Amino acid sequence: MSITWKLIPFGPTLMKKMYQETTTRLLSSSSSNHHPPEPRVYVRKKRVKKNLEISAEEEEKLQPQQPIRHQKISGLPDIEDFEYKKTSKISELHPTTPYIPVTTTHHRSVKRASNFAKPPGNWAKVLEGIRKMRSFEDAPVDSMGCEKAGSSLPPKERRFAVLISALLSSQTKDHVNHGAIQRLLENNLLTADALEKANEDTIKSMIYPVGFYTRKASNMKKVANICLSKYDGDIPSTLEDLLQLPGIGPKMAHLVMNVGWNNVQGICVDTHVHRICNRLGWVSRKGTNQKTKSPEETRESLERWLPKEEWVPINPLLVGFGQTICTPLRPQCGRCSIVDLCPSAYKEAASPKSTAKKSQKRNNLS
DNA sequence: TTCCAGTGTC
DNA sequence: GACACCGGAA
Repeated sequence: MSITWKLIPFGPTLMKKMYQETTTRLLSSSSSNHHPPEPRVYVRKKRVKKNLEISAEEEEKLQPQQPIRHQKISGLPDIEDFEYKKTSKISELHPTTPYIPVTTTHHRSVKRASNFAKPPGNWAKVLEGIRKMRSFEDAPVDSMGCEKAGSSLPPKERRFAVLISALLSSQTKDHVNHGAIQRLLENNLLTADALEKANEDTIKSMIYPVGFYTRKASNMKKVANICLSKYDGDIPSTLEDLLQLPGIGPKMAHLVMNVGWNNVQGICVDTHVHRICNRLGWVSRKGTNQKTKSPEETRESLERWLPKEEWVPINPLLVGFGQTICTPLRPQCGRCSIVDLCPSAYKEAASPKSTAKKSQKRNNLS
């Protein structure tokens, strides 16, 4: 079988495209337990408006295609006091996104479900500021690209390739992964069948020098085995099942759900998203004002308020920002255009705690 | 020498 | 929460 693999550079242009695709996808889907209320409010609003402009007869005809209209979704209360006349403004801050629920009208007219949190003030302004900074400067995430499998692959093979790519790319520089994936592909080792049969040392040599290649080679074989025996060579289609695979944690599981199945189940939170959201004061431990302790906690906190159309693009946006300006050590607040909106601006310690701790440990040992 | 970065294990 | 896993860049 001849398959081609292509890595797509992930830059501002692709990000724009992803915005549009994600938005289209979200508007056309109505299933998820994690929707913050805003996008759905817009859907209802749009339908109401549309229906007013057409005749009753036409509306009757449209009924079967309008499943969202009277649907109560995932605990969002029915909107009794909803006023469609106060039409939502299309945000000037988001030229690439058809709708962003930033107007106060939404908040006043909608009863919020208790498990949704109030968005932090200025979040849209902050995101737009970061987006602007990102458009001026390339970050490693832009040129290296995340694992976007070639569109010419059949769906099942493509999904498996996405899974393996995710497995390899965690904890590693992306250009290294690129090489590893290419070698696997050239040797026809990018299917569950081939991987399961392949020698572990062969796999090891193919993926070297990807980070933690020994463990990953062993995980790849295990994953291939599970995919073959339980999923007929395909990959698991739910978050829970993906998490059962060795070497697949929350971050990669969300990524695979999104890229592999085109199904946004949650925000892909890595160390950059985790760090920056905490610096911005966007997330907190449930019921407190304390910072979140883990990326998982950050994901849950963020999902309580961030509109779903931002769930996908926020990762490349913040990763790039975190690689260039809002770095873990010595963040470059002097170069940041949103310092006025950032509660942590210029507040990070000059010498990181971890280093101090390690030095102390070394001194104690010697 | 330190740091990167997500997962797994204790 | 601490630490191991990896090679390589800074």
